[in-house]
Amino acid sequence: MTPDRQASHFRRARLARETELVEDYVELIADLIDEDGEARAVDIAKRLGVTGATVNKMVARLKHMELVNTEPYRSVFLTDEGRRMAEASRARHHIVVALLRAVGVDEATAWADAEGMEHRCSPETLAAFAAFVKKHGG
Amino acid sequence: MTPDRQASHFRRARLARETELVEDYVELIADLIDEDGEARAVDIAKRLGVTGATVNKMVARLKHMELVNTEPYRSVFLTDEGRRMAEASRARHHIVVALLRAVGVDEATAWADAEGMEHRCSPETLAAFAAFVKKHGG
DNA sequence: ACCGGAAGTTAGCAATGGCTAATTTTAATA
DNA sequence: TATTAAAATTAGCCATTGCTAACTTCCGGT
Repeated sequence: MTPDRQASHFRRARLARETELVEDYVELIADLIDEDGEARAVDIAKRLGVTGATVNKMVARLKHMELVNTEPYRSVFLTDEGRRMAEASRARHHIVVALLRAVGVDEATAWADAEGMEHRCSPETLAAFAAFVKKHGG
Repeated sequence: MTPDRQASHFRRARLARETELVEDYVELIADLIDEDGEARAVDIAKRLGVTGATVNKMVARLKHMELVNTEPYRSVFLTDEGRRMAEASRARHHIVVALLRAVGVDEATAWADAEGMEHRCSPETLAAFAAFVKKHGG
């Protein structure tokens, strides 16, 4: 492997680390909206295991990225763009879980590990996962 | 999924993000030593796509963690502990590549994606991967 | 042996993403 | 309605991991 090619992998990994948190927040906000009708900062904080202050700062960033809408002291809602990202993230999550189940990983572990892996699979790998699951009864 | 259980997943993901870089450095240093007999900062920098200053700072941290030995203006070498980490990391890397190949991912994509995924697989998932690859001709 | 470029080091800055503590706003209940 | 507990906000701190710029050290070719 040439240094350049390897360097590009690591650059991609660094980018993935940066976008990963954003995707986690957006996906979680979508979950909360679907479950509760709204995503309150305190619930986001509970599920992510961080403080409310951290959530507040991150939500401000998501708003700046036009992924969410919020008013002071009010819940967080997704923009169309945010909803698209959440759904894409969710779809990836499900494919990874299905693949893990198909190769013999138990349910609980599959859900736990998919959380981290979903952000690191290229579209090519996800396509291969989907094809494999389809063929080998997912 | 309870908030607590989900929060623990995210906490684990945060920890993984922190140790990931360390493992990448250690594995890369092992590769360079095997290829060239030594790991020079400039080569580490080239392969990771970062500056020499960044490498220097990180190597100081690895030294503090007793994963590497280095003298000023000299190459970087692994301690026994560092060598163990490199080998564990490499083994995980290979299992993930083999699994990806086994479910139909092409060679180049498998290597690229395994780079990120290897840090997010639990021992259970890696064991399942190994078993699957063994059974279905890896 | 020297000298110039390559490599390593150091200092200082910025963005990210955690935290605590203090404050303000909301909303529920007495 | 008045009070109070819960939630949200803000300010300020710290560590991480990147960067550039300036400096020092090393080493290979003349």
